[in-house]
Amino acid sequence: MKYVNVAIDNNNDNTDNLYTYASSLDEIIVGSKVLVPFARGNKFKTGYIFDVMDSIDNEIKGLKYVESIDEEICLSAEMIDTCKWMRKRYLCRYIDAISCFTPAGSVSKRGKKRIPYKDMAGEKNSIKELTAEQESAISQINPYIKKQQHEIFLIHGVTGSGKTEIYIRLINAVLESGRNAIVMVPEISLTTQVIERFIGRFGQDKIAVLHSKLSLGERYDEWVRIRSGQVRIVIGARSAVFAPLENIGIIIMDEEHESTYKSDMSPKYDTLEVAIKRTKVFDGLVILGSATPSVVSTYRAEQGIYNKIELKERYNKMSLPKVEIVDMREELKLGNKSIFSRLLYNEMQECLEEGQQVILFLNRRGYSTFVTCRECGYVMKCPECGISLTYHKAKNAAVCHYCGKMEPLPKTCPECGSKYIRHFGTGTEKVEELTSNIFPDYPIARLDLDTIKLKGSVDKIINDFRKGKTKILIGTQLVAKGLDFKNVGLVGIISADVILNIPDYRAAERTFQLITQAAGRAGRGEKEGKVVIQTYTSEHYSIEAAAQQNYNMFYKTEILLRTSMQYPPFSDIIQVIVIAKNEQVCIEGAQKTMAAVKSELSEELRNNVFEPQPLMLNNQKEHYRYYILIKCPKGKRGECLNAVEKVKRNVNTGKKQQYTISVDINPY
DNA sequence: AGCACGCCGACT
DNA sequence: GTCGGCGTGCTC
Repeated sequence: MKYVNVAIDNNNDNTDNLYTYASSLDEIIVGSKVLVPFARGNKFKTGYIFDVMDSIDNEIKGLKYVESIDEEICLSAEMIDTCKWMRKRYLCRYIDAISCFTPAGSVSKRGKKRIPYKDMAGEKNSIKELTAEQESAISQINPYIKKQQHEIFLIHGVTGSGKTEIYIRLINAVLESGRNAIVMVPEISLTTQVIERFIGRFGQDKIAVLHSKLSLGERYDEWVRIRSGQVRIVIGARSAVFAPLENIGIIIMDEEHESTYKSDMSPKYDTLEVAIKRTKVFDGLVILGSATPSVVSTYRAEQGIYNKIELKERYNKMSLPKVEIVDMREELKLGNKSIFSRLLYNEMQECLEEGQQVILFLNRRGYSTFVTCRECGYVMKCPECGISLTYHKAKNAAVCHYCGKMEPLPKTCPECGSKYIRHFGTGTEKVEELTSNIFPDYPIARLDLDTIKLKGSVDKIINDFRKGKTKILIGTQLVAKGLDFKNVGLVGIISADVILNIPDYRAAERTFQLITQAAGRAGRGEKEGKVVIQTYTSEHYSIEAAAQQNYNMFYKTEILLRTSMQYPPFSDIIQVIVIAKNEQVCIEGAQKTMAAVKSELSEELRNNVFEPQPLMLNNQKEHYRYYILIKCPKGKRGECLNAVEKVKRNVNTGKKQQYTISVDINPY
């Protein structure tokens, strides 16, 4: 006879406990998926075994027996351990963490195996000669693969420095040592190239692909292939970090700075944290690669928590593109009120006449309007939080999305007295329209969230552009992400300020990253590329540094600001979200929640809890949502998490509340 | 959440 | 005397 602790698959906070059952089934182990009788009706519920014990300390009233064990699905002790850790770290339920590790689909009824990318031939590129830098990077990491010692490496390599080839060599070494690998990319739909390259090198049968665009059936079959040990390499988006792989020797996160590595659905996990947690158990490596590493990662590398490797040369000694900044304030003074500066217009004309292609880049968040002066570039900012204020039409005021401070709209610019002060925002559609008016002879395509919703359209838009069918590509973030086009002569950034002024402490970081990444799209062929950045704040350090492609210059300024404002990496930000069907209930709930959190915190931390703010997102489905931010300084994360956990538990499991609470640690 | 239990009013 | 409507509280 054995005793087991079971997490029940019940979609409710009230039953988020481990329940003890007895079992005489021999095969029962930690990770087993079981059927157990539950609650008064003894209806069978699915559950997962978290502990197996030979005896229990004190008697349990009404102890029941495990009914049966599922033969298809069984997790490992390491995965269960990670689930326990996730529940504490992200304040999610056991079962939410479990669902990250388990496939939603089921066995195919036709008995057919559903393998994605089955028909992909694999890019048979010849094995390239390594540069000295690549060679050195590999020889620095290889000893740890041999020693099987947990370490984290940050590879900071300029665009085109050949990071993928390094990944391939490292994986090869890991496979030879008998261990397995996970490779993650931020946006799977744009990286079929990467998959092709890996299939070409390692062969179809060793590789599995995991991401949310697969059908449930495909995902299930891939899961089983991985769990059964047939697969050695898993490639995918962030969900691949939960691949049911044993003996993980390496987890690679390409473009580690990308926001897609942070989950925005429950559980709101951070892929990097999960990767570190899992590799620690296996004494494996985490490799972070980026041309523009996140400020947090660079800081950790400086602190010696990560090992840093720099790649400064581009492959084939391609030169970095020539970057020019256009100050749109000057354009306005000269009477040019259009969205194209004279320089950008001329460069486009020249580039297109030479038969080359143009990418125009702008941020999709046209709706988030900040208040700026077109004459001097002044932007309204919160004096407390240092982030841009957002214009609210209903209140006719500028509001801080962090602390809630409201400022009336000035009639004239407080800096220069100009009356050209107004709120801002241009969409991709408008740019497309204007571009086709000016360049009617050149085919244009648009790549943004609206156009990629149609399945398969991303590949079509990209392929048309690659083949040269379209000459001008207008897009959002998507176009900046690692796409490799040979014939792009010019990248134009319509307004760098739109990114800079989104109300987030990472705005400057994102501006630097996006400009640098977008610039990296230019001049990947033989000819030197050109980049034109349009801005109303040309003197801003993130724009200046991006124009010079100087990461250190940006980082040094940014890290000082982060220290003085106590933003990450010097703190963690906890977002407590209150959800209700009725707005008044939501506001009151948020007020009560704030008071409850404050009362759980020590005196010194109470000032770090900010007033409730409305969360305006389109996925609200007739629900109102308000959030409260808590800035918890280094070393105080535990205290803050405990306070929030207690409040959340009281609300979500208490008697019929009109509202519920959800928590996001370091949200985007 | 989901379900049994039980308190209480309504109706044969 | 009994049926059922819904509020309450527990689930190993």
